[in-house]
Amino acid sequence: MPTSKDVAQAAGVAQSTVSYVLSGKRPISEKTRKKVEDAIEHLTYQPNAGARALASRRTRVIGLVIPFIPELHMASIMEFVSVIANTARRYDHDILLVTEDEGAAGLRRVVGQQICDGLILMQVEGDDERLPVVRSLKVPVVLIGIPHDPSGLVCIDADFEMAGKQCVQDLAAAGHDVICVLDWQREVVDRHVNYVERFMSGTDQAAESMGVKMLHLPGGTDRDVIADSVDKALAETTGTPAFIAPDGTVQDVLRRVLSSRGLTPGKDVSVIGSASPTLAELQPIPLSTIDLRPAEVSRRAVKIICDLLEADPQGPTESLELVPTVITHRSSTLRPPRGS
Amino acid sequence: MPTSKDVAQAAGVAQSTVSYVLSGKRPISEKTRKKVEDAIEHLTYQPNAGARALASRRTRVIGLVIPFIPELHMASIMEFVSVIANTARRYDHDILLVTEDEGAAGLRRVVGQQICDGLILMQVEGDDERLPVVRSLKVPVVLIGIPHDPSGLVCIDADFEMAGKQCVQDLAAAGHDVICVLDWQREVVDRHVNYVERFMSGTDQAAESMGVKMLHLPGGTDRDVIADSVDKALAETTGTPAFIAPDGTVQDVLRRVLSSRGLTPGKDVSVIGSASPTLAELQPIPLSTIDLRPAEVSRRAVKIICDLLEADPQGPTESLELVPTVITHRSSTLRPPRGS
DNA sequence: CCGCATCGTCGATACGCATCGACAAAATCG
DNA sequence: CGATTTTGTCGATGCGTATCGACGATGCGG
Repeated sequence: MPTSKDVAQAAGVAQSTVSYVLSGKRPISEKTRKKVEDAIEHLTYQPNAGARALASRRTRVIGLVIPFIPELHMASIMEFVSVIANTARRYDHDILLVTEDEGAAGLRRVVGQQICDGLILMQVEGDDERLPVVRSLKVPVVLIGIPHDPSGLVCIDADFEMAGKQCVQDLAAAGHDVICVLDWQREVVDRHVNYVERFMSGTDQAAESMGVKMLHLPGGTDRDVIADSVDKALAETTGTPAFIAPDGTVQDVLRRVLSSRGLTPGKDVSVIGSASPTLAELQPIPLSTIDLRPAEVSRRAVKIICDLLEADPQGPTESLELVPTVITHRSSTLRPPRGS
Repeated sequence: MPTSKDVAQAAGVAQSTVSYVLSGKRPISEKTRKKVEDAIEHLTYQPNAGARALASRRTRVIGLVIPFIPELHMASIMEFVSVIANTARRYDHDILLVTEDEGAAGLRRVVGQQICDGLILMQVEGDDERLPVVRSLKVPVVLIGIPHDPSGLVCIDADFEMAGKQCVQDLAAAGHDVICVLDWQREVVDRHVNYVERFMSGTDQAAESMGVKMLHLPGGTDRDVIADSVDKALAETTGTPAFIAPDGTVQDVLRRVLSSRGLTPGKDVSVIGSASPTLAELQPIPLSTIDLRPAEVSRRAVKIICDLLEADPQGPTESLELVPTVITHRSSTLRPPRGS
């Protein structure tokens, strides 16, 4: 492998000059710049990352802590991972995977060994055990998810409260007087990821201001449980009930239950779920969705950490960003009555 | 951050001694080992990865090239990624993400800058454009997937031919005389991932030796296409037709079509798909599956590359490993008649 | 035409670790 | 008991880059 010294020799300049050509941190004459660039091209020189890290104290690598596989959410996790990796490249950084298996020790390791300049944590729980460690680290860390106590932390997430409000306002405007929210799968709820609470807080606020009745019912993957929830909702109204099923798996079960009851979404009931546009369109009856914008959240997370890495080895930072959600009507919801 | 020099000073030894304690490459007396280990603990010393890489010419990082998101396969990709990352840690390595967006240039970059000691490529196509680059790289590369010409390459994948055989043999033994294979989604087929061909070759071989009729019909996500395929299969037999639907999305569509025709899997027809046990059990009628063992493939890929990294900067290596697949009966297939 | 700032380049050094040769002390052998 | 090997430690050097101070060359104003 050629080194910058080889390039210097080939170009007839000093090694430091090569370095300055590459970094642009000192003025270089057009003539020598050309010589150096030709030599680089000719030798197919690429700077050694280890040496660079050693000398500059910057690895240009960001650690991404991915959650332990709760089976069914993997597809959505992958969307985050993929967008994060691509966005990082755009800032000339790479992504190192840190699995949740390593727990808090993994964070200490990658930061302590200086493999990474900073971290992004996904799927942060309300009372995450890793938070104390995160606060003690002397590198930038961005959390995806909002813990109960976000003080001293940099967080970003979809605005789940807004999402909840949008769903309820929308359904209420369409004329529903009873709106039923089906909970996430037990696996999610048990993690105490507090986006569940934030979403529910949004639905309740909107329900109160719109004067509609909210039912919070159990979700999960058990057909009988969902069937029970549907029956309760039907019993509560003489009109058309509406269902909000944020969790993808819960949506699947709900769809089957409704179908077995002879209820057609968009006609006899309304259903809003959260799903990507592609998935929503693929369903038998295209699903009206609340889009939680995972790609946008990912992009912003990377931007935030890269900005922090640019900034001076800063004092304590703290920030909280919420990404607006987007509601999209497809065929699974009633259209609002005219003029309302 | 403490350095090995700090540790040496605290322990009253030379820096090189600290290094030898850590690496075990020279004998160390019990007494000084203890002193050094205490100092390490006390200072919470962790070796600097950049310096280590520079001096040892080993980063202990493996690049993982993940495929461009074809929407629906993300869940299964994540399974690979997750297992690969965890297994790598067990060999004391880390995983760096390389996205397919960067293409072949990305491979040259991470290897050229010596960010990685080796690479794992996922989702290798039959005639993958990256193969020439891979062959020219002077670091170990493991491919997940078998290209048309695997010479000079190290490959591993599930044994799709075996999978195809198992499905057909099984269905034939259960008494089906017509077996219909629904193709993968167009997105997959168009990629020329040649596991499709390998699977089909397996089904055909088995069909010939078992004396049953094979129908290869289009798959995809279009309901009408699947409905056509189902009708054709029904027209071909007076008995009970069987369907093999490797692709998860195709399975979903098939399920709906069969249900709308009043056909119940496990009773009026047989269906085998490929899916994880968890997903298979969650379906309305638990799906009999052919398990393509993604976790095992991932584990072996990591083992292979770590073994190669241990070995001397070797001459050209070449190998091909196929992981046996496993067929599991659940409720979507007929039971074979007694004594057959 | 001289003093002075600017431009462009070089040489030297530091970054933190692995590794090699040297060497003293201890153990082994004839 | 001297010769020889083994054991345990040290000092020095190199890995490839970034960066700082130095310095000659050039351009400027007075």
